[in-house]
Amino acid sequence: MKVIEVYVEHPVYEINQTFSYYCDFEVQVGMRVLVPFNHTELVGLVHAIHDASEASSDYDLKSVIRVIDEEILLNDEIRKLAKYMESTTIAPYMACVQAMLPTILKPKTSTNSAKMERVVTIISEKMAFTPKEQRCVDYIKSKDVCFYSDARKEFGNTVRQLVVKGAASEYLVEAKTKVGKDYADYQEPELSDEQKACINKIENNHGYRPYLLYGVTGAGKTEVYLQLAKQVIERGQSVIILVPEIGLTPQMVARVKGRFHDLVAIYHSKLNNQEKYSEYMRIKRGEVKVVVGTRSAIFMPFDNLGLIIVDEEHDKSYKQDSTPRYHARDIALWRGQYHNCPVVMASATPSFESYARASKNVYELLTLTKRINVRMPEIHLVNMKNELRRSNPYLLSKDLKTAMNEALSNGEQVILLFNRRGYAPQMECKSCHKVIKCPHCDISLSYHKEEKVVKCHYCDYVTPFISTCPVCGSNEGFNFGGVGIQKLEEELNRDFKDYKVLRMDRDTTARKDGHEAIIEAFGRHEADILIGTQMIAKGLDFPNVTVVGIVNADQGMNRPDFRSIEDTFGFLSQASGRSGRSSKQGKVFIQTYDEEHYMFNYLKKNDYHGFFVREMKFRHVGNYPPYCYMAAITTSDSSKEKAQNLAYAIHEYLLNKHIDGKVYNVTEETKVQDTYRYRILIKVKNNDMLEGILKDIVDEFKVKQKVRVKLYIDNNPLTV
DNA sequence: AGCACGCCGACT
DNA sequence: GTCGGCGTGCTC
Repeated sequence: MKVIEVYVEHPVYEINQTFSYYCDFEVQVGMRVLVPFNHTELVGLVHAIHDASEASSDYDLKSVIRVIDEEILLNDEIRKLAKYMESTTIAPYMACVQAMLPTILKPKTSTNSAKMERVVTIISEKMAFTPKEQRCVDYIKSKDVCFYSDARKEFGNTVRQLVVKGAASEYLVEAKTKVGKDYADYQEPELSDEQKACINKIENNHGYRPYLLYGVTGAGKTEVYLQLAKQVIERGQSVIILVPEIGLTPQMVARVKGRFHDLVAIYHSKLNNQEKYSEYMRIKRGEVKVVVGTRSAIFMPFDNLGLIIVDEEHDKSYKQDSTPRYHARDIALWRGQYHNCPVVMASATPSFESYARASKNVYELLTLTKRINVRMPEIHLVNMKNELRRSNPYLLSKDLKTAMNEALSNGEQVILLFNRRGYAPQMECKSCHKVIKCPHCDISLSYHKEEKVVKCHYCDYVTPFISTCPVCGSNEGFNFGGVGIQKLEEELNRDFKDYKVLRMDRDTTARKDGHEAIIEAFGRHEADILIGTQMIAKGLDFPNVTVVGIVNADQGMNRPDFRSIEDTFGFLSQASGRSGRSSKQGKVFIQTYDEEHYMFNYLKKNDYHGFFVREMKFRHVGNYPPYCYMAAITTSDSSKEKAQNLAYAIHEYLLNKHIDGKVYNVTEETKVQDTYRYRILIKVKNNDMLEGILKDIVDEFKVKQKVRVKLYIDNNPLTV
């Protein structure tokens, strides 16, 4: 008789502990078991096993009902990693485990199960067969695995007869699910000296080492990954390649699959449960050597990693915005250390955190500064104040229009970025002058002219547009305030009548594969002008695009966030990189009302390093990351008072602790979906101390005081 | 998180 | 009288 310690399935703080049970079955640490738990039965995860004789307990132990897994689901690495996540993200252990597994394998009492398929085999031929039966027997024998449905298609009910006769038997196997399509061979191009140097450095340095690959867009980072991956695979090891959002980087998938074909798995959040499970299992069984995927792909169960690549490492989508709030880059570094292999983080505009570490030699800095066969695009700043003086009240400046006309008449294409959905972000009643607000959020509703609806961009509330004011009932109509991308589209359709415009935003990509459809259509030159929100700034590679316009560059700069300038610099660099990706010289037009801003000088010179040095001075003076560690504590509830009270209680608790750092005042966040939120930021010098403080808050308020108001902790938030 | 227990309001 | 609202407590 054994006594086992298990975590139960609840990913909640209140139950973030092990429970002990008697167990008569063969069981190993890392397997799932079914256990009785407070009136119900739950799935638990075995965390430790003791001999009953040496285990002493204050409780009357219950017994395990049955063991679920035949093999260990969570190996030593995965369990250690979950513990690391638990301590850094201050999330319950079970939440960490669940984030690492595909839904079908999660320790959850749910109906999820792998898709099965019927298979027939011949078990006896010691009997007489009719000619048709004989052909059917031969058919089944000719296949490694013969699916019942295939045999039935060929021989109809004869298959059933063989089973009844006792000649054949059928059983179920897990269905094989094919994910993604095949790609044509992607040939190895000639490498530049810079690329060769990068590859050599990383290859000659075995063992754990983090690299920051700073490479301008178009310098051939992908080929560096592929060459490194090739070496790793030849050594019999595996590779994880992380990309920000797979929908936006079909080109990356095409290249990796085109080089390594069947050895590649694809893993991202748009796959359904069965597809995720299938890819996960291919990796676990060792059928695959490379995975290309988004954030969650960092958890793929390779047992012999030789390389981890984090492409566009500055991208915010690597941070999960729900519990556990982990950063895939941190997990990559942890796994790199565990497997003793290099971790390559790459970007044209690295996060300040990473670049600062590279400057201090914590990471090794590698650089790719030259675009292959192509010059960097020319960057033109357009002062929109002058446009107003020139009485040009339109969204597009004269300079940009001139450049567009020139490019378009040469048969080239244009991309315009405008970061606001809808037609107008605000509607004001002409009679009562009230701005129309979302009934569930504290935010004004946006008018979407195309769909003839009014939408809330926070909670996705949608209602048909009517000319009656919901506040005063007047029929005088509305004044529309501000500008959205649909207005820009209207202006283009008027001023560029002869050219086709394609719009890409959340509203036009809502359908599945909406992204890819638009990208492919533009790639086939079915449209001349592509306009879009932030989502088109990343990764796209259209050789025929020579003009890129950022219609309102100021949008992101005025956010009250210490990272707003860093983010804008990254966004503008990325967007600029869409221009001139072939032999034609690319041009970029950045329209701004704040031309004097120092950030633009560095951007024009493509001087990331200079920008970094300058911006870091502000971080130093203001004592912001990476000079310190930050965390955000958020309370939320449908009752304003409850959310507020908890926030103030936590604030007071923190003040009384006299921590060596700064505790900001409680701030009220925008109400979203009838939920009130209050937030406290804290900032300290030492990361271990920060984790300790956050853990204390959970222990005090969630566990000890049993507060039922929602309490979220975000260690190192990316937006403040 | 679930689920049961328990204590107060509006109904057959 | 009791059905059911959700505040509170507990889970080996």
